[in-house]
Amino acid sequence: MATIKKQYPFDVIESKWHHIWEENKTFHAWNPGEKKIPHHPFWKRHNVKTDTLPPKYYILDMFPYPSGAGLHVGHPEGYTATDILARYHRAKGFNVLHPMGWDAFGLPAEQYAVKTGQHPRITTETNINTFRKQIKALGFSYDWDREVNTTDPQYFKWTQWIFLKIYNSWFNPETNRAEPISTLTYPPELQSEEQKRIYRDNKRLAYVAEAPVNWCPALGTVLSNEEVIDGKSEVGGFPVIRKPMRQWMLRITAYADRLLKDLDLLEWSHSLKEMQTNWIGRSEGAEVTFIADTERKEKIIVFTTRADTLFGATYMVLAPEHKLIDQITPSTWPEGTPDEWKGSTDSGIITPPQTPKEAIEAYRSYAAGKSDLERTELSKTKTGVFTGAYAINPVNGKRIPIWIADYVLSTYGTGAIMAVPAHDSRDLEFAQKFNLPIIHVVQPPDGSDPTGFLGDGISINSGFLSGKKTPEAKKTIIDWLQATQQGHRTINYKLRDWLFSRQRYWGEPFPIIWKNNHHEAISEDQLPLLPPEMPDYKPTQSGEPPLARAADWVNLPNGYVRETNTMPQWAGSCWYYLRYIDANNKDTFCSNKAENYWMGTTPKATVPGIDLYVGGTEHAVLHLLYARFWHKILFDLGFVSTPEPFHKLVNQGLILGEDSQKMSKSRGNVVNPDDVIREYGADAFRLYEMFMGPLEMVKPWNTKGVEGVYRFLGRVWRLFISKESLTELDQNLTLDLSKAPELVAQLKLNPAIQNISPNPVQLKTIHSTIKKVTDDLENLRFNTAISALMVFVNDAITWEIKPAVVMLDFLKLLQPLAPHITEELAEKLIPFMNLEYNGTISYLSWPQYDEKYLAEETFEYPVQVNGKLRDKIKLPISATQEEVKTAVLSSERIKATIADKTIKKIIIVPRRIVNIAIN
RNA sequence: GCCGGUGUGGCGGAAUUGGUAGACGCACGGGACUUAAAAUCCCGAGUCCUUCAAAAGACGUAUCGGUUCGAGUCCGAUCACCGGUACCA
Repeated sequence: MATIKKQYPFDVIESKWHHIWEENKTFHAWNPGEKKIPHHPFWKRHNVKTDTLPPKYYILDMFPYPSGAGLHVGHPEGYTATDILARYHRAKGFNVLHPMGWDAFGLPAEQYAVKTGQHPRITTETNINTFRKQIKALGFSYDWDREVNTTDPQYFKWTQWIFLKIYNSWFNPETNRAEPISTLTYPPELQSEEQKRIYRDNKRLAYVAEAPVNWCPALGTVLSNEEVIDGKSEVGGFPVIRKPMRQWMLRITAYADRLLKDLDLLEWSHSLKEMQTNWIGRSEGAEVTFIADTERKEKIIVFTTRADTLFGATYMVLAPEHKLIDQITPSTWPEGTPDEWKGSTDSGIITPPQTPKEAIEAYRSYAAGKSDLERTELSKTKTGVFTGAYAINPVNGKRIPIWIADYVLSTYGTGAIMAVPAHDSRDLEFAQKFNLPIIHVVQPPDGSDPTGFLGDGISINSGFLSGKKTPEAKKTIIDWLQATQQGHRTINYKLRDWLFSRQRYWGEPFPIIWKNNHHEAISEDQLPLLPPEMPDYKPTQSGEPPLARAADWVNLPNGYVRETNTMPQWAGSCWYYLRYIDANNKDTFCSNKAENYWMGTTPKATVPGIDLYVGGTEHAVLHLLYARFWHKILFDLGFVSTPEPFHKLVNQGLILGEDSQKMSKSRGNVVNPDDVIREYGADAFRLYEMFMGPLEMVKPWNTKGVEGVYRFLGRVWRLFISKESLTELDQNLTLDLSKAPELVAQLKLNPAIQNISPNPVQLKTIHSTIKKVTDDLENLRFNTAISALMVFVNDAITWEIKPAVVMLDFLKLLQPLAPHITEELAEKLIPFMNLEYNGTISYLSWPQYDEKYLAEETFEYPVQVNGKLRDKIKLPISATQEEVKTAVLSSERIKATIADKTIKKIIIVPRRIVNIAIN
């Protein structure tokens, strides 16, 4: 294979600057109170004598899970965007915090360990080293002194510590915030310490519950709702079933309201806010109490958003798991066979004749046996069974049958509904299948058929509600229910508490011990609690965590045993952005002083928090919800100063393969960044990823496009370096490649670059470029910023003499995007200009543009006739409307177009356009 | 189904508050340099029609309609694609 001639020696340049940046800690971020280093370029720029730091800019990437596959081209997309902004803000004079770390607990390392017996710590370490090397090859300006790793005991010590804070807190509904458990007051009827303990444990933000959970047999662990997608595990796509298990839960539902409302404080995309809003799923409505017409008169409470349709409730449905089902079984069964009272389903599972009780049991076990996946797939056909019992509709005293059906979910609302088949599509389908009555109670405004009408209309057949509009009817009926103590206004959320324990080896152990079937916290001085060393990490079929096999670790003196579940992967990522702020603090997870500085406001952001967070959409309802939740607890407890962590957030769009398909090994369309960097260099790679299109957009990879920006960098190189010295270099390199660094250092500046004052055309060119690039970077429009830089180069390349001041400004503009080539060129240019050179371009101040250089003397008016362009007329910028009009009307072209038609109107927009309306 | 987003040349994409549609780049065609190629440099180019050529013209931002002197941009309807969600009462 013939090697193509390089556009410029990017490999030599890039490794040279990586070493310089690393050795000088060029991108160190300065904490308040930290010792200053006067010779550091940051302090050469800023006043070393002052006590206050410059304004901060905290720009964060979603840290990666270091998988065995290494970096793919999707990772550097967001990382490049943030790096550009980090460098831009350094030039603007900010103290920039731009950190990187590893979200390293997780399933793949553990699965690899199960297969090979290699400790996940080893795998993780290897993968991290690969990732770090790959990321460093891209020249990102991270402060590597703040690198965090969630699996490092010095890190997860604080994850466990935060868990203890959560464990030792409760949510006070009166203050609407978390408080230490010590502020909890107990109802007077609780006498014994044991009763109080149970009460207290049920109030904690971290609590243990026996509940049906998402159990994934293939992974051997339970999963949170957020980790289950279409009935399958998010990781691996294995089937998930519901299984009752004793698990740790975090009370995220207590924060549902604040998590929803505080979205208003954030500068996030509309669609992302929408996703969180939908996931939290707030709905306003009422709880209504129905009384079962049985011996014991059980209360059946339902939740509804349409209390106004109460008169149309013709039956009730309980979820198969509903607790009342056993109790409401009537003492005597109705006459006839189950078939006659429709106690069968179409599924063939219950076949009459059999006793009603058996029918119910059969249906319940049928429903229980369905996996989540099956429930989703079978959702089209309704199944159910009549209980034989009836309830009284509180609004009209009518007896309505109580059914059991799995289209009612035990986990939402009260697990029971009033069915209004006329105005609910699911109830309608069910009623039609089982021949239940349908009563119209809402008249559509357009007078159409009310059956299946779901919107707002006018109440009919509804007693005292009849004639009222839906919103008013809702209010009236709920007021009535409250007055008669048969119901009340309430709000329901789809969000459920966060299932927080996992049956895995490779996660943070809970700092919890058990005795006599109750739990307590271990003391903080015992943190970090390390997991035991174990010969094998296999999950078990039963759901018993692997840690349980480590008997020496589990069994403690005095009859105590350790909690053997571990925390989910999300735990570490819930607070890593706080650790970056004070990454090496041994005494606390993050000092107040540092937190106040880095999470405060800046001239850029008037709302406190991280100035910009960039990452993929895949975390829209997982990490981003969990982290906000933890942050709010820490806020309530006084450990952080802001109610929200991520003030501004941008999702980068997916990069597709060259075939416009999602990159995947099976399609064979995966692009490896290492290959691209080897061929074209990191600067070209960075530039291309930003040039492809808007950051948020999904876009396909095109290697030819990399060549395009690579050629651009070659033009930049030749713009600055003398042709003769390049030829010399080429000739020498054919003899001895090892001399490359030395020869590159000796390259001479292009003699066309001179220390002379720029002419007005050159001033205009550079100032309009400064304006455009600055404006584009502020608005994250990297693609158009690059295009503006290309326009400049296309222009400057034609200049016979290139003023050095203009060329330096250009390098400053290109620097955030292509840092290596600009460092190299600045190193040659700055001494040539007899300016002081501090060893890097990174802290040179960002160029300012001056409008006075942009002013035009003439403007070429496009002249339209009836909106169609007919002529262009160049006029002085000062031309008055009258002058413009005269000039336009004397144009031969315009005269010809108008011909004998009459002019209705002439619109003149100064310095923009002229349009003549004729008929 | 519901919610959100996006539709512009052969391709990725530009286009301030409604004001010259197609910047910049890719691919393509032509030329210069070269023994030749690569690299580089210069020129061309939305589509159609007419023409030896040029000029001019017509049509063009998913489709249909509307508002306006003027619409890629605003409004209404439709279609397609992408993402989220799914018996949430």
